[in-house]
Parts: sequence; structure tokens; C-alpha cells
Amino acid sequence: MPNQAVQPPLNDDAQAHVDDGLRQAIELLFFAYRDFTGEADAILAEYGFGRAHHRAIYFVGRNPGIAVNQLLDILKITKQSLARVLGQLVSEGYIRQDSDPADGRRRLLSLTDKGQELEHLLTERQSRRIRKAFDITDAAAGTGFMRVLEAMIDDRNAVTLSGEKNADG
Amino acid sequence: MPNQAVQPPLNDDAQAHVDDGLRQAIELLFFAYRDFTGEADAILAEYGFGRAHHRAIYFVGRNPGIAVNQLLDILKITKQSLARVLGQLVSEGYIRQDSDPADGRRRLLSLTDKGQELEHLLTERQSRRIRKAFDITDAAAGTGFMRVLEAMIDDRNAVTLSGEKNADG
DNA sequence: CATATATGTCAACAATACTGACTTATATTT
DNA sequence: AAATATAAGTCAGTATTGTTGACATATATG
Repeated sequence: MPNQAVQPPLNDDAQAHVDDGLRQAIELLFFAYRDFTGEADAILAEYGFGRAHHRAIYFVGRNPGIAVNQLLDILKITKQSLARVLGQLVSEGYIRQDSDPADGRRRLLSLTDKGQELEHLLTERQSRRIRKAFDITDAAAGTGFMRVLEAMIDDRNAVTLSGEKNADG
Repeated sequence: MPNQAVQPPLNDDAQAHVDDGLRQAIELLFFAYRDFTGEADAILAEYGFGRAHHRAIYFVGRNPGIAVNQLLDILKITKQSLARVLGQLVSEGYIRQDSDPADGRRRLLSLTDKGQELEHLLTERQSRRIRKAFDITDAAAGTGFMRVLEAMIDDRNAVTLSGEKNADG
């Protein structure tokens, strides 16, 4: 019985103040995100890496030539936290650092071939899960999914999607 | 310029194997989940609690009278991990433990009034974000959002939603 | 009575985040 | 040229949350 509801949800007292549909959304988000990341985590573990390495690899792959500060801005972690995983990824040959010819202080990050291989492995696994979910539902659900996610993001963190106009673009 | 895309996404080499829409979905999920949890994390920090405490409070609130083993099944963490946060929540008066009259080995968990207060504070904050996102978009987007999330969850972890029939119900 | 189950506990360890302080190299400003 | 700002790196200490392994206790079940 793969059922995580232990008792029938109550509508009479504890949950009176919050709409039940919203509670469902909260829970679905929790379970979906856990399973979504769990699959990649298992692959990463074979490499001796964790989720933090994944994020670094993913966003460097997505933004080749990104500087360290820019990556920190996306990840919103401290320099010291990033240094640990970035150092490993560089020393093990997944990420390359090149001095910016236009500004020698900057180290431009990009994936090595080895890094791209791992990135693809991870991204394909995760996008397969999403594609499957889109297939099970339908195109409208997929669009709605992405629109709601976008609307949930703090304005100050707004992500520019390709095919979309930026405020200063 | 609150823009997290450092360079225009490439379609020519690195990302050739994965559909760009799926990459957008991956990123939206990352940013949305981070902002979604970040708001609650800030509140929890004022209480000296973390995200693990939040999960325990949330699912105990959602399933009053849940046993420890059942909670472990939902959270999918070890008994020792849960013990740390559960112990704090009990000793600080947020969660109550009562022996199950039908099986004296079991400790049935439920929120105290204080626990319910905190649970409501956190859940209202998070559901407000989701409601806002549903409002910004439309009803169809909200439905699609939830359907896709549900389809992303591993079958063995399937969540029973209220208003939905269970396989053995 | 033997065994299984539910829970609790102690200890050690790992990953990932944090703060604070400091260094080095390079750019920019005065 | 000197002073200041910025980009990056480093060292040290700490907190949270997860892990494994071992063991204890209470209660239920065969």
C-alpha cells in the first residue's frame, strides 16, 4: 500500500485556515522535488560528488565562460562554500578555469569534455523524468507547470528564459 | 539587472542533446523550490529550528496521531536523524507523544497548540506564495502544475490526495 | 518463553551551508 | 604613482542534516 496519507485529511479543525488544494500543492512539491533530485544524487554518489557539485556543473554548463562571482549570484551560496566543490571539480578535471583576457582578475569557468559528459548524464536523467511527466499529462499541463513555477520565484531572482524578453533587453 | 542568464543559452553544441524547454523546467524548479523553502527557513531560524523541524511539524500536523515509523516512512530519513529534531520539538513543547492504547509500543505524535500555531504560520506563508502564483496565472495552470508534479513522483511514493481514490480504497 | 516490532539512544562520520578574517592579483580612481 | 575597489582564493571554526553501526528497552505476537 504505497500510501503516505496516514489518516484521512481533516477539514474540521487543524487545517481550517489553509485551503486543502494548497496543502496538496505543498506536499506534491516536496515529494516531486525529492524524487527529482534523488535520482541525480544516486549518480553523483558514484563519482564521490553531491548535490552542490551538480549545481555547479549544471550552471557552468548552462553558462560557459561564467565568472565565479556570477555563479555565486545564481547559486546564492558563499564563496567559501563554492570553493570546496569548485576546487574538487577543477582538480578532478570536470571544470576548467581560464583567466579573462579582458579582466585578469576574473576566472572564467567552463566544462571540460569530461564535465560535459557528466552534465549530460545528469541532465538527461532529470529531463527524462520531466518529459515523462509532461507526456503522462498533456501540453497544457506542462505549460501551466512552468508558468506557476515562474510565478513562484522571487522577483529579484527572476530567471530569464530564452525566447522571453528581458526588462533591459 | 536581476537576470540569472549570464550568456544567451547555446543551442549549437553543449545543449544539443536536451530539449531547451526541459532545461527551463529544471531551472525553474530549482529556483522556485529555493525561494519556496527560503521564506519558511527564515521564520524557522527565529525559533532556532531548521528545515528538518519544519517537515516533522508539517507532517505531524497533517497526520495527527501518526506513529514514529509512519513519519519515517514519509520523510524517508533514518530514525536517528528524526530523533534529533523530534526530541527538540517534544522537549520544547511543539509536539506531543502519547502511547497508543491499542499498541503500547507506539508513540502517537500530534501537535500541541504551540505546535499548531507554528505550523499555521509556516503553512500560511508557503501557501500564500502558491496561491499568488495560481492567481498570477490561471486555474488551468494551477491544475497543470499539480498534475505534472504528481506525475514526477516515483510510483512507490505515490501520494494519496484527498478527493482522489486510492488503489485499496 | 522465544522472537519480532516500535522506539529510543550513543557514537562517529560526511556533506553542505554559514561567519569572520585575511591574502593576492588586477583594475580603477584620484 | 598611490590609494582604493573588485575578483578570487584560503584558513579556521561552527551548525544543520543526513548517514552507519551498535545496542537497550518495552511491548506484542507466535
